[in-house]
Amino acid sequence: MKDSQSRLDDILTKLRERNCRITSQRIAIIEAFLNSDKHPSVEMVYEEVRKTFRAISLATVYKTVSLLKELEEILEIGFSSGHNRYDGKKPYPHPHLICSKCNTIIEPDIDLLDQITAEIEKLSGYQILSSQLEFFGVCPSCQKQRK
Amino acid sequence: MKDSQSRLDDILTKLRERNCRITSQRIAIIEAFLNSDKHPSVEMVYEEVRKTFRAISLATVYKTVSLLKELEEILEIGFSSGHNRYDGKKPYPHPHLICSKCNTIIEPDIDLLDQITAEIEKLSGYQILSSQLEFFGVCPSCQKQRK
DNA sequence: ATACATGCAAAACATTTGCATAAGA
DNA sequence: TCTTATGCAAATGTTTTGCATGTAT
Repeated sequence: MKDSQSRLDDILTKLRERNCRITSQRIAIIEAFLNSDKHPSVEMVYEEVRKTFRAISLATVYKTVSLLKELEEILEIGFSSGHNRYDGKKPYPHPHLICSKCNTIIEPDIDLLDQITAEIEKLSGYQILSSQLEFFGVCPSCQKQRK
Repeated sequence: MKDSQSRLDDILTKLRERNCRITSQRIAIIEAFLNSDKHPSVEMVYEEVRKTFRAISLATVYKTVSLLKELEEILEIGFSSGHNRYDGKKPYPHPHLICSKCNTIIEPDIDLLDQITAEIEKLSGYQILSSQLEFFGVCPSCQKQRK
């Protein structure tokens, strides 16, 4: 896996190619995604970036998220009821395991998605663009706690 | 797979056990879910039920959806940006293949999810409650059309 | 008779959009 | 300089909630 410095450089290059401007806010938002292993929500990134840019607006974060999704540099982990989360470290489809109590997200060590995707593509005639595989459950730590 | 009449009976029994009332609106909503193979949205069910109950409100449909989810009699197919869809025919986790152009949902013939779930449960120590496996792509029919 | 469900309107929520101002190229 | 980005506020779209009224049991 690429380190976050070279990831950042790649993203900045893509932005330049698109005639997008390299602003300090954008860099801060991108870094927040690249440096977090918490699979942050937009709100979490907003709070993180706000430590440096107190006046930044949520709208700016949303616009950058939408840009990074287009560039395929972050992966959206879709939740049915809002509260989407994002993976900036591995921006390609892979499974997630989400604790229904504490909402922690981890990555189970299973590597079948590519094969399954290829098989479905062949069987169905669909041209598959992306996929989502999410497991919801109770993590060991939350299982110990009553309630 | 159970036919929709016995599914309906089962659901009505569950409702009685919960001291929920059997209203004609509820029956109509449940039947709309059980009889559709289109993986309908709340809006679609609302429009369907409105053919019979012109005054029904969206709120009633939402409340019934929430009830049916609790009873595990419909499966929510989560979309990241609202527009959730529901499967009332097979209300247990199974893969879906969604056309990104026409939004048609079909069910690929792949039966690995249970095994993968069991394996992840064992490896992670999580107690897995549910899962979602969704593939997004372009269906053969939409591939033929330009744009 | 007495819960519980319905329908309406308002609220809540995440997300998007429009626009004047600020700032990168 | 000229175009794109920012921040604010308002708008959007979906889902939820509160409450008076209606209805199943």
